[in-house]
Amino acid sequence: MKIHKNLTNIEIAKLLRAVAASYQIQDESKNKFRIISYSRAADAIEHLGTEAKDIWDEGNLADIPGVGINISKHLGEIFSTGKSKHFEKILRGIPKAALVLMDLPSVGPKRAYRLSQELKLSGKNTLLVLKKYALAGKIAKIPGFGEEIQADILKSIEESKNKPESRLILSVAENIALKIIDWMEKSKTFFRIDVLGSLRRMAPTVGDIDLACATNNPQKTIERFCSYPAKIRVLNKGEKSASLLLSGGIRADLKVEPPSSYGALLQHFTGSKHHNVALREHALKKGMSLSEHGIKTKGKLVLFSVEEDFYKRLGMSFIPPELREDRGEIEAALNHNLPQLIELKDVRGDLQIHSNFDIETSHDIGASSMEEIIFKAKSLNYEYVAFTEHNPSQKGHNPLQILDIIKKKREKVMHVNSSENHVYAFNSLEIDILPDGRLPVSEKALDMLDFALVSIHSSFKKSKGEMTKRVLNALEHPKVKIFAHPTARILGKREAVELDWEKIFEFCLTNNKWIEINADPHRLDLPDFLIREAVGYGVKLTLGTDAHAVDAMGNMRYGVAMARRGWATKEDIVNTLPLKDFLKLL
DNA sequence: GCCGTTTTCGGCCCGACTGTTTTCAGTCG
Repeated sequence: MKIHKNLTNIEIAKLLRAVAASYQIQDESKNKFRIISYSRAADAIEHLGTEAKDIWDEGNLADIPGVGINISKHLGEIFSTGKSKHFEKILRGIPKAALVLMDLPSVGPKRAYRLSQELKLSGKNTLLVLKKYALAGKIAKIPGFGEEIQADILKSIEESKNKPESRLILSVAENIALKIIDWMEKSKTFFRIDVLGSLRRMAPTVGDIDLACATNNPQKTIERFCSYPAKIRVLNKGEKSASLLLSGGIRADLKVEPPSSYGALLQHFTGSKHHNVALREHALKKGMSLSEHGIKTKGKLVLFSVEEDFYKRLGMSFIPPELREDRGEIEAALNHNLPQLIELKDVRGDLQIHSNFDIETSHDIGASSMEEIIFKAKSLNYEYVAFTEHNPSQKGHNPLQILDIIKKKREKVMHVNSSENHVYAFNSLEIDILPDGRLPVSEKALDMLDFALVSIHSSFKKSKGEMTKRVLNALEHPKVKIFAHPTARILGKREAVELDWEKIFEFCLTNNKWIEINADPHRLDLPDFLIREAVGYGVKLTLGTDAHAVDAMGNMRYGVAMARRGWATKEDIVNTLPLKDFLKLL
């Protein structure tokens, strides 16, 4: 474990978990709650959204729920000196090899420690050495271990090689879940099946696939699940749940409950874990104990067939799954002042679509014609769409040629609008923000547009200050209305650019600029925590699919889900406005 | 170690599954 000045949130979480593990190895009974605190602090920092170092730069780490005086002091020491005397001392209690072993499924702090001690693992090539010992039958001989655990560890080492390096993006995970549901539904062993966990919460990325069934025949239902043909193997199988390993190291979990208590299971297995822990702590103070089976009061279990009733019994409004992240939703539900979240049916237009009009761009052009897009928009009950092809490339075109292409596009859009249809087309453009903040199109070309989007497609690594100046400069022109896919992140591939969001939000608010929620499942950008900040500032947002073909226009629901995760209402999103109000605002 | 519409002291979410035991520890979500 290397400690240095610029630890990322992931690294900090790992460090804190190592400290927790070290305490657990030393004397679990003495440190029981300290261990819990450290792993909670690890969770809290891992799920932060903002880098902990930035929070430390600008204020107090102890403001993070789960991080108190002590942990913030130690982390502060790391950020300023690159070291922590206290953590280093604690970590001496845990062998290097044990930290590696803990990443294996079914190996936690205790087993990792025992293995590294009994087998005298040096910390070099740990997994390779462990595999040799396993094959030689040495692990089974350690007291408390046995043949089965040894075999399990061998399997885990093998499977750790094809573990996915990052989490699945939401749309991919949905497809995997749908295939399992298809398989399940061909049997008649249950009343209902649901996708739960982070999939139901519509998290941008998903760790594993969680499913639940309401059934009076749990055994048959679990049998059916475990015989899923595309599985690699069954990880575990009991009376109420089972887990499968799928290809690519993906895990699928199923839980079952009779219909009479299914509402409690829906609540439990939707999570998040942090939401549930907070909910249970709250309930405990009211003398209630919560589980997937129901609510226990004075030892008596009350069942819930419907999830809404579960929250009602706790004196709360129903909390939409997208909000269940322990970010203040429980307090709001108790006070009955949760926001009225935007819904898909509220969306009246798509503000980023790329048609196949040949705009001679250096980026990609769309696959569908403007006519096809209008037809699709009609089927989605939209009143308007914006054609936002990328700007013509600067290479190979002089400004006059660019102007000419844009003129031709305007004529094409006017032609589309002249035909009998009920969807209005805006003539727009997605314009690159050049590294210095200028735009690669002339004033005259901008004047020809109804409005423009600007976005970053190059020079992603600039400093926060430079990047902020660059973006504000690009937003300056009156025809520029929307800052599109603003962090430029690609999930699992490219990190968000660094921006001073306070400055961006303030500029947008005072100059009537809007920030896009890009609904492409690879982007989902603006991220949910920034949506919530923007909403807090009163900044207006837009929804756009960034579709390059008509099929992708259906991705709007992902954008809406992100807006909901950011606590956004209909009023926060400009393209929920009817056409005439949108025009007025424009 | 953290935290506070019963507390600044005294609590701290809850259950399933597995294997190695012979009543429970370890791990996981």
